[in-house]
Amino acid sequence: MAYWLFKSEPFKWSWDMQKAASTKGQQWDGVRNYQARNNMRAMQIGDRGFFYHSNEGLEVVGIVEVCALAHHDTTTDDPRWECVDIRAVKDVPKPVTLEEIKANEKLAKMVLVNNSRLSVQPVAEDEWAEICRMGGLKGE
DNA sequence: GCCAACGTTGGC
DNA sequence: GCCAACGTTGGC
Repeated sequence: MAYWLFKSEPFKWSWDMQKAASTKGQQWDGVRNYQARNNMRAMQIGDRGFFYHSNEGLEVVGIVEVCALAHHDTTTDDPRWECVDIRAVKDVPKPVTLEEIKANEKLAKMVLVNNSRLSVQPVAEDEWAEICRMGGLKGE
């Protein structure tokens, strides 16, 4: 299984909105960036991701799961853009802030730190484990 | 609200 | 195919 990080501005699409959405999942639409799209194409059903609030909050607030493979993004007619469906799995009990991530040497290579503009990012397995630990989640 | 970093566009 | 101009993102 692979791990990812999904970024969203909370005033556009927040963690609360994600949780309130159907448990069948919701398409992660609106991505208009090739790198982010390619990451979504690489996703498999059951892959896990962090849900990160950008601009406001600046913290990892939840865990999501990929529940549909990449398909056309219905919010555009342009066939280039695709997205996966994700559903909320659980809260991160103690949200992990960008500040904490930057302060942690183990996380120095994270895409979030080095390419903060990429909205859908891969997360390494050890990074995943470390952030889960920091967030008060065990055995994820 | 500012600005640096990055991606995309379009003229040549 | 290069590169300048422009738009957007996101941390501060």
